[in-house]
Amino acid sequence: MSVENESLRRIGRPRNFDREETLLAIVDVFWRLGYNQTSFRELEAATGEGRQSLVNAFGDKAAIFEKAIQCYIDHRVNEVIELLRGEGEPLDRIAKVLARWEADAKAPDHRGCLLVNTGGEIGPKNAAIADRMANSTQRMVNEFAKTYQQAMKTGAIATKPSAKSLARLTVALGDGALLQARVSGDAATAKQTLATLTELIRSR
Amino acid sequence: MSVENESLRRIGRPRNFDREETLLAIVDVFWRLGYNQTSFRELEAATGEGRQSLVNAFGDKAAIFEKAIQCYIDHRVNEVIELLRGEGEPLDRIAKVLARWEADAKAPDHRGCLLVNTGGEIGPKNAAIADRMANSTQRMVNEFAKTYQQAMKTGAIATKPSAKSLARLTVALGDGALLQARVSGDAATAKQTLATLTELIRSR
DNA sequence: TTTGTTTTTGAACACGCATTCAAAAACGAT
DNA sequence: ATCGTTTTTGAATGCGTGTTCAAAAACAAA
Repeated sequence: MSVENESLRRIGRPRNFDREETLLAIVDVFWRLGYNQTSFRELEAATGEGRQSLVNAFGDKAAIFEKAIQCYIDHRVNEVIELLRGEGEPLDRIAKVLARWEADAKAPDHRGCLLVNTGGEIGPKNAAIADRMANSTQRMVNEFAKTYQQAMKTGAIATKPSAKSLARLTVALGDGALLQARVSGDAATAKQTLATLTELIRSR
Repeated sequence: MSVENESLRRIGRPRNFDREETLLAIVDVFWRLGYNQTSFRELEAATGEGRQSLVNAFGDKAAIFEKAIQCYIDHRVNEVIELLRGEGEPLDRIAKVLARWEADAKAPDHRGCLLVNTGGEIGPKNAAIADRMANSTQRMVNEFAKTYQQAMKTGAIATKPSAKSLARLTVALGDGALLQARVSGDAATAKQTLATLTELIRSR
């Protein structure tokens, strides 16, 4: 039950690093290395802070990882949803999301998607993490479904596979493409795979 | 440079467990727990053998994992390829593969797919593993492409997205569906996702 | 039976890791 | 300036792990 308001001057020695900035650096490490392969040594190196400072600010390793996952969701997943809720034609908005996924697939360090990577590594073992991931998937699917629904109303795509079905397929395909890009580093193939989805949906 | 022929009587104390059977048990452990969460304790419990016996037979942990991955490929991936090369209409053969993936998604222990899980966990870190996974993906894509090509010749599906493109999409979607099934345990959704692919492809 | 070879058994070992501690440092408050 | 509080620093601790060792056991060959 700690006060998070930074503007409020608090008692004691002030923290000499920015909480959000440091958390983003931590996200980056887990993103590249995964949970198990990430030790405090890497976290210290990436953030420039001592481990006690990190523990003091975020908790133990499991807690740090949870906060990193949440940070990733707050930035990446919410960004996808915002893109889908943005301006322009429905299919164009979806194209923007696919382009963003392609960009992640193109990353030089084979990051892929943190949620996808974590899904393979942690799986159902950590219930808190699994719930957050399933929830993120659900939110993205719902937003894709709304967008596909709009595209159907304008007649841009067929109504045959339902909007919900197309949405589920889109998110699952994104997961698969980003996973393959992570192991192979072949971003071009991921791009083509996502392009095929567009082609398949627009064809009728 | 050891002789693998079992029929040949060799010198010394004979191994008191079946190599293949034990390896299958090991595959099962890695499949459920992943590489890092699997310790020799679990391997001993699952196989009923001492760790020195396992090391003696398969090598150190990394070598054991590599052999487990190869064993998985020999059974699961090759089985998919055999299904695609089997009897019946092309689209029916593909449906058989999708049904098999659905069965894995339905597994009570959330196994998903060992290659997908490993892709998320190990990623590009272990080059030998990454190569094996990329190679397996490639082989499956090639076989799917051949099958889609046959379906196009019979007029069962459109030629618009190329057979190769459809093949890549199919494998990537299978990866994504199995990953989601692993974290959420929701096999029904995975089934619907794969069914949507069929619907989308057959619709023209 | 004896010898040579391989496997099994059970333990010891060394290492990396997350966690934890204690003292010093940096602030606001009094 | 002193006190109370919090962060930082650096190290110590304990535990789990993969690896390795040494003796016993089980076989074929001689």
